[in-house]
Amino acid sequence: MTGAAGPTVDAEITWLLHRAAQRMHVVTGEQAEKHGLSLRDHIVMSALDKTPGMTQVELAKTLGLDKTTLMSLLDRLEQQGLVVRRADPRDRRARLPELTPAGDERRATVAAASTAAELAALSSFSAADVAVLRRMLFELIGTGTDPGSCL
Amino acid sequence: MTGAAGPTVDAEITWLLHRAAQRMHVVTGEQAEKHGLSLRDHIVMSALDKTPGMTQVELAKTLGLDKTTLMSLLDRLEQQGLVVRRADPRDRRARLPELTPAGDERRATVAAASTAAELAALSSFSAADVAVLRRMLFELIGTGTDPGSCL
DNA sequence: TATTGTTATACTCTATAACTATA
DNA sequence: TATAGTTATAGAGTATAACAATA
Repeated sequence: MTGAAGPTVDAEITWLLHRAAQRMHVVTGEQAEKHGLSLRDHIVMSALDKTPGMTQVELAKTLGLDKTTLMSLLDRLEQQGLVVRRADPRDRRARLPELTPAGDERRATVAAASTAAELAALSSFSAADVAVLRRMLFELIGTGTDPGSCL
Repeated sequence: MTGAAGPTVDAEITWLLHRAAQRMHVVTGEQAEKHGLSLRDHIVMSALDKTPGMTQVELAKTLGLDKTTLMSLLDRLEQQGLVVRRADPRDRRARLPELTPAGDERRATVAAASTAAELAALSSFSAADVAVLRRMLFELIGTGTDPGSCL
C-alpha cells in the first residue's frame, strides 16, 4: 500500500491493532468469564481498586467508556453485590462506586488469572519489546485525551 | 496488579490494545468516511486489491471477519458498484469478489488518505518502534490462527 | 457428508438524546 | 446555567443457526 517497502507486514496498523485487541480480548476475557465476569466488568473493578473515590463520570473518563455504557456495567456489578454506589458527602449529585469485600475478592481472583493469560500470550516476546508496546499503546491513547487520566 | 513494578503504565495490555485500536479506528475511519466508506469497507477493498481471486470464505478468514459479517459489507459495496461477485469457473458454489474500476479508484483515494492519517498519528514514534509494534501485532494475531493467512 | 454462499436472528458494545436532581 | 446520574433508544459489530446449491 505504501509502495515497495514491506514484504508481508504492510497491512494497516489500525486493522492490526483491531485484530490484536480482538484476540487478547478473547484470551483474557475467557479468564474473567470463568468467574462470572466480562472483561469489561473486570476492567471496571480493577480501576475501582487502583483509584478509589472517583465519581462515575471520572471513572468513565479514566476507562475511556461512555458514561451510559458504564451505567449498565455498574448496574450489573451492583446487582451481583460486587460494587456499591455510595453517596459523595461533598456533592449530593455524585455517587462514588466502590468494591464490596466480595467484589474485591472476585477482582483479585480474576486479576491473577487474567494477567497470567496475558503473560502467556505475550511469552514469545522480549521484555523490552513488551515495554515498547505498552509505551506506544499508552501514548497512542493519550493523544486527544486530556492528560490526568492515567488509567 | 502485577505488584510493585510499573509506575503508571501497569494497565492491562488487553485494554490498552482495545483503546488504541478504538482511537486509530476513529483516526483512519474518518478518512474513509470522507469518501463514503467505512473503515471496514476500506479494509475489504484493500484485501481485494492486494490478493485478488479469493473466495468469500478465504477473504473472510484473511481479514479475521465472520463470513456473515463479510456478507453485509460485500452487499453494500456491490450495491454501490465498487465490487462485483464473479462466478468461480472451478467451483460453481464459490464466488470471487473483485474490485470494479470505480472501486479501485475509490480504494486508492481512501488508501492514500488513510495511510497519511495513520502516519500522522504515529509521527511521534521512531521507525524502529513502529516496526516493533507492527511485528508484535502481527505475531499476536497469528497466534491461534492457521498460518497462510498473511493478511 | 462437507462446504460456499446466503438469510434471519440475537446479543453486545457504543453513542445520542432527554430527563432529574443537584450545583 | 451547567453538571452527575439515569433512562430509553438506536446503531454498529459480531456470532449462531439454519438453509440451498454444489462438491
